[in-house]
Amino acid sequence: MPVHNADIATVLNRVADLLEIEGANVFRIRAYRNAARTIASLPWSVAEVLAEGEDLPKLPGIGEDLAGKIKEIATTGTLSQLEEIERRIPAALTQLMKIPSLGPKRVQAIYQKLNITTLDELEKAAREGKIRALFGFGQKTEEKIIEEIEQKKEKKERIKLPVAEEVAQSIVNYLRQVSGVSEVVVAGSYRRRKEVVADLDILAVASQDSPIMQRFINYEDVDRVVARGETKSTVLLRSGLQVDLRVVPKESYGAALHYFTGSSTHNIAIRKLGLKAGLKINEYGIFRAEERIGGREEEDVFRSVGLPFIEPELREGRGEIEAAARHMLPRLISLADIRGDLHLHTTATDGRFSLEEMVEAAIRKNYQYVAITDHSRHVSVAHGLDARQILQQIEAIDRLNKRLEGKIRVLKGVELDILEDGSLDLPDEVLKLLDLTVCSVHYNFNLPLEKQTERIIRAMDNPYFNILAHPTGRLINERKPYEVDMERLIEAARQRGCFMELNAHPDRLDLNDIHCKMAKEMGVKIAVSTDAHNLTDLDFMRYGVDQARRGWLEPEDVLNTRDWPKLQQLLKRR
DNA sequence: GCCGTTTTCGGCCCGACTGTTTTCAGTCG
Repeated sequence: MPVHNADIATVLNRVADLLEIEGANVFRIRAYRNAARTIASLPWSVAEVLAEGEDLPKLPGIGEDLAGKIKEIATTGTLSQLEEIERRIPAALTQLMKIPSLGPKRVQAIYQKLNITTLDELEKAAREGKIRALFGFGQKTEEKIIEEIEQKKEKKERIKLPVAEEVAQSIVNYLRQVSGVSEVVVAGSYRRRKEVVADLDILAVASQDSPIMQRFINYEDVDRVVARGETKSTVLLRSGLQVDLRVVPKESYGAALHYFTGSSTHNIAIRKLGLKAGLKINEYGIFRAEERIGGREEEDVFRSVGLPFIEPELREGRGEIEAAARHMLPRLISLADIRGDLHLHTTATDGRFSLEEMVEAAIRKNYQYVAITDHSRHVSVAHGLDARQILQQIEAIDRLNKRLEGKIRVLKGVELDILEDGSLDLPDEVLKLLDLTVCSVHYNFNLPLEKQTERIIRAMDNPYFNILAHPTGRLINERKPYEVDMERLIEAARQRGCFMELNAHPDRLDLNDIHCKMAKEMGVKIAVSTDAHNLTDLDFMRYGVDQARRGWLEPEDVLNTRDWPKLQQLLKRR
């Protein structure tokens, strides 16, 4: 059973939780959490690197001690230190820490005074009124615990961007109409364009006498007010989504926007730089001693620590500050750079609109080209096309191209199934008639990592293989990615002149941001494609571009920013 | 536990809100 980076991070976080309950040094605990986050966001597998006999490279915040522990987890799956801690203190207590409003101090008190270690015991004790009797607890805390346990049973997950956008836009519109309000923006992970968000952080500029806070908690979708203050309030919507509102004066807008956009890793790094420069940076501004020297514009924050502006999508603590300091920030791709869409379906298979209708929609996007890539025969649930049907579609596209001469170029393609043995689903005699292929896995997701990786690489050996579509098969919140060695796949693509897809569908966003950056660094270009099954799906391109930006991609790194002659050249394999 | 053109020791981002107690600890982001 391979140890994933996420497994290592889980163990490190568990150690941090238990040490925290024991009252260990807070900075020691932070070191474990930082290490967990670093490992979780690595683009390569620690266990694999170690298995190949290589040493763990030096990573920020991971010294000799933690490196040793990480190696132990990667090779054995466990950590003797954790087992040792668990002999002193019950492992189940980490579950209690997950209840909002319960931190290490309260969990420790509950455990020591009442010998409670599980959620069930906690709920029972709370209902019997035993929690309120503890020193430092009271009736309200007890009620809150019961409520949180009930909520937890319903289990809410992070929501995808399109849903977040819908919710956010209506709250923003609502708040903008409140008197005295001059600015309302959504910050947080939403502004960093993360594929899923756990909450919405809304920032507003308002006059002292504005009733914005009252109006916020009166918003029609509010189920529960979690906190309500002068400058900050938190509500839960009926959907379970948490929304925070922060209100600042105009002169603090930039500093507050930077602060509430995060990420926290990025913020901590920026503030450290500020300290070095003798500055204090907080959400109200940039201060030298007591004097405010900036904070109205977001740029002020970066300028004060000697950095150029860093785009929100890059602010994840993945080297953006170092890159900014060396003036090596990427010039991120934008939607306007996209020249065409390379992955579309029609009614010939499981699309909802005809070839003509899909192409018309692409023309309305001002694309120079669009590729029709219906499924191949093996994907029977989508009525995949056999060789004869593909030939018919090729003829139809030829006729359409003649008719649309000058308006758009329709590329002849196919979404070609990669069979279990790594062969492709249609004969080469047919494939050679196409402009491009996007190839993908639709069956046998459960192969072991080694086999799945080799299956795909074998498919790339076919000279008609162009783009590996949705390379991990994941469906956000629904289906885990299948096991592949992404570094090997990208390297194999590089050697063979193949490309990787960033599938822009907000349910997929596959490749993810980290793998996009890895492909860029390894010199493999990426096709940002919508996988559209109907007309409005073409609009998903912007989510793909968002994710591409999070992956540090520049126009140069993306296949479909090129005009057709250049794209045609790139698709030719030697 | 990590880290260093201020330091190998002594720091480690910073502030808001709540509930409880009576001036502040705990939690959160």
